[in-house]
Amino acid sequence: MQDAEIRQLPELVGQEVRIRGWLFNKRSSGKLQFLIVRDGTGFLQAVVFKAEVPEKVWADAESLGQESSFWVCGTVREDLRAPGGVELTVKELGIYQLCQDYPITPKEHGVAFLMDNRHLWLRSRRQHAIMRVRNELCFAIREFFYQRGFVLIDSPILTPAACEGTSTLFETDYFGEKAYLSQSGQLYLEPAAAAHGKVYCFGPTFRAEKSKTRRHLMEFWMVEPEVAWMRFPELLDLAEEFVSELVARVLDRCQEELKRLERDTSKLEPATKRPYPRIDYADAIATLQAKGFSVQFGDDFGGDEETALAHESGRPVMITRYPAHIKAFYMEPDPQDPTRALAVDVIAPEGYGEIIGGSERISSYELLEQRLREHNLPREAFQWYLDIRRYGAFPHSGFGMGIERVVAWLCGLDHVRETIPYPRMLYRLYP
RNA sequence: UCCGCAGUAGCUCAACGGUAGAGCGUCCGGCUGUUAACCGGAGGGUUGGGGGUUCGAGUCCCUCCUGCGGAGCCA
Repeated sequence: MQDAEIRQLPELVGQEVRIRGWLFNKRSSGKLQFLIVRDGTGFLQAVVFKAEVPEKVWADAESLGQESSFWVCGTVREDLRAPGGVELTVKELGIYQLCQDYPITPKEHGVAFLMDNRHLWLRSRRQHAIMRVRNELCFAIREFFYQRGFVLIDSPILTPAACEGTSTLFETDYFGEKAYLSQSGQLYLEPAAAAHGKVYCFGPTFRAEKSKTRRHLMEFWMVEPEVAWMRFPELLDLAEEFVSELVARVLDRCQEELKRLERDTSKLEPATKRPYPRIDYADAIATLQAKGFSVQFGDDFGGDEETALAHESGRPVMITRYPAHIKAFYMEPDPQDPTRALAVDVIAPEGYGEIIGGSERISSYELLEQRLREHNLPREAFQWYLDIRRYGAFPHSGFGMGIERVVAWLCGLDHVRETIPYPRMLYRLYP
């Protein structure tokens, strides 16, 4: 008797196996019980014939409530009537634990209830599929960078000061000193770029903004490459290549999951093709004004504006050269027009919003020092950051991509809260 | 933080100001191929908390709490 995972069963037809898992659902028909078992790798219909098993096996099968844990032994058979095309004829059955009051039933539930039961909700088919897509995306990201010679540099989560000074930070006590949860690894990555050339970080980041929308979490994962000697045009190419490869990879390897999520994959196909439309900020403003938006040159875009800009092509859109004053202090000014920054936002189609923000970084010591003053940032706290412009200054660029928004886009979800196992949201820290 | 909507059985929802109900889940029974199986029965409620109007409040008013949707900010 061999142990098997459900996903392996199509290759094990005719053999006897043991499957361990949880009861997803059960249907019975007098002298016949259909146990739908899930083990994390798939779903299996296990069939118990009353006439062919000992009385105890039949009674044990009858006693199983939803999500009871148990094992079954039996023969794998091909059967077109079974979901998945393969089923198990049960010979033996053993119970690990019975339960009768699993809260998430096969009918509809509200968002609040499901979020309260997030630890159990993860077992459902839909959430299972989403986590698989996230897993594939994260692996693809690491492979993308590894193959191109980038070095993973983990940035710290506890930091002494604001990275960008603008967003609200989570504050904590650090042995009597104030410390903050990191909202970006970028500043720590720039020194590493001087050490390794091409680097990236990938980890959780924290924003204490009281935002309550479908695109925001308090804790989210960000991947941030930083590249020495890279100038703005090459940065745009990198971002474009990055996104298009990731989309193609997920489309290729997560067909089953995307089908389960009822994602219309034809809407993702255009994003696998390069180039992406590149729109100068000034042109974006003009486009929006023509559409009736009341934006002025110098304004940042809201969610509706972003959606309107990305709607056209079905591909992500790259908005470039934002006014410097609405962007972060470390962004390199455009040599053509110093009031503009060499910054780019990549906006996903279908209303999923900004997935990437990036820029060329200021490489001049004097200019960076001036920017720190203009933004009222404490010079002492940034001395180490200034050092990068003091000992071998170099042009460099990078961007950050929020994983959850990308997963939401790929899966076609209407809220990022389903893209991370345990979302941290305004007023929700449990479970 | 602001604007809007909603809290009724474990869950999803009904109920004109007039006897609180259904489906699912649970429990009991029936059915030899079910596909969110089906059929019969049982149990399950301080209608979010507090106050008010009324002969009478789940329903109307005030207030607080909780959740959802959106805005701002951002990835």
